Amino acid sequence: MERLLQSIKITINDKIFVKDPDSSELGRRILEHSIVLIDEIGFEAFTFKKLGDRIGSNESSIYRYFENKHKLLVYLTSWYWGWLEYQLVFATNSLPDASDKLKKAIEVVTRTVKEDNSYSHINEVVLNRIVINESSKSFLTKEVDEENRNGYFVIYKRIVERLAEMITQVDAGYAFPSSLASTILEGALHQYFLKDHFPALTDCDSSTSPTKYFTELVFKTLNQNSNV
Amino acid sequence: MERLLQSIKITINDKIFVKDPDSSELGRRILEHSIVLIDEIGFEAFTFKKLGDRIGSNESSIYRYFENKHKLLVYLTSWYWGWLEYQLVFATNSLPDASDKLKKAIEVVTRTVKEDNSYSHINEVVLNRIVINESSKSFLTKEVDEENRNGYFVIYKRIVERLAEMITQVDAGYAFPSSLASTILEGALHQYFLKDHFPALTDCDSSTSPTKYFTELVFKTLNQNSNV
DNA sequence: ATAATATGATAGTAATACTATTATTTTTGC
DNA sequence: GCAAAAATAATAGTATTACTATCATATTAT
Repeated sequence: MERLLQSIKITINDKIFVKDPDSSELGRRILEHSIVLIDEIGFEAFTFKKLGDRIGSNESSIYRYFENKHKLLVYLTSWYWGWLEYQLVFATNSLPDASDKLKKAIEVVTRTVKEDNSYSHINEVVLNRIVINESSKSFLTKEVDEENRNGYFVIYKRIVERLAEMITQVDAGYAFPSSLASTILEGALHQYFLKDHFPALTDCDSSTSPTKYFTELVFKTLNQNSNV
Repeated sequence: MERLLQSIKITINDKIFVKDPDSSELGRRILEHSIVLIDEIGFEAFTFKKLGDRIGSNESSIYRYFENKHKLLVYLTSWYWGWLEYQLVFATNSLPDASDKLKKAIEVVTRTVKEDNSYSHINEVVLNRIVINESSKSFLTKEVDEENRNGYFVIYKRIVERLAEMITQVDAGYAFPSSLASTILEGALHQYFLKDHFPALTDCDSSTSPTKYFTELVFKTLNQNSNV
């Protein structure tokens, strides 16, 4: 699996960037260090000037790759979802049983991220923290509909749709497959956030995982007649 | 109920503001029009200068009420949760049956907001849109732990705790009452957001509500042994 | 070796996010 | 009704942000 992953390029919608950051050394440095810097100081305090200082490069050079920091965030989160989608498909593809497949899928999208050395310039553990803390800001904007029309969120949508489909495969009569799928994906990020900052608002801690919570939630919900 | 609500003052932690905006005419104008303006142009584009122009008042006067726009957002969302908490307690308090109580609670926290004329300067329908679109930004910051220590999010936490307690009253053996409670509250906002911007990612639309989705989800989950 | 391309350096602009000071208006207390 | 206090407005000023434009230099490709 390690070897196979190594050869996969995660393709990001080219409307998100001015120049493909994966096409040059400087571009890859921008990606690598923007992840670290956003994690360190937060998205609000992050600027291209600070990133330029950090990588010993000029602010104006960074603008040649991304129009602004919002687009960079959209790129980074898209890359993350692309990376996760690959894992999702790889891990579930060969499973013949619908329940096994869904269970594995929930595990993949809710588990704690481990380092993956396939992409040397991207630290997936740090990127996962950015997705937890900052990714909502990529779509909670006034421009969301236009950006959605331009395909900025296709990968994310595809993951939710894949999950929803797996849910339907387990229980064709369930009325809310898409809502449940989107709840799992956003909800898992939220449970990780709560674990770190509002531990009283979650039961997830060192001994109980978001994976366990969501797996139980989903399998208790499916294949049951509504008792409400 | 209308009459009773009229007399209730929603109390906000006084560390959030410099001067209580509910104590003066200008303060209330700030609240009223900041809600409208944030809804119109989004939190990123919103500035105290623009708000000052809108209410025919000076930027510097607004700074005497709030240190910055982030604190104003924390105030507005706190007010919203205070308003919702009152409705939650009022609607569920007299119900003797634990399941009825929880069902009503889910309804209150997930339903579409209707105008409430008890607070003349605050439009709850517009404020609800702000909570859906912007409230995550109030806690997705580097300062969240300090602000949490200062009690900025107490009302929100209390609502989640109340919900969690009601869940436990229905099923004392359920292992994730707090996670489920926080999932309902954040998840409902997210489903409303998806309905407006990513309809393919939710099953909630004009004919099916987030209330129905979450009610079914919760009652299917509780009082069942884990089948995972 | 030349041309094309990428990057760097510098400068400049409008807006943001404030702080400080002083003037004016409004409120209140007697 | 008047003085004192409090609130608000007006103005100015600063550092930073979020860019754009231009020109110089370095790197790469033909």
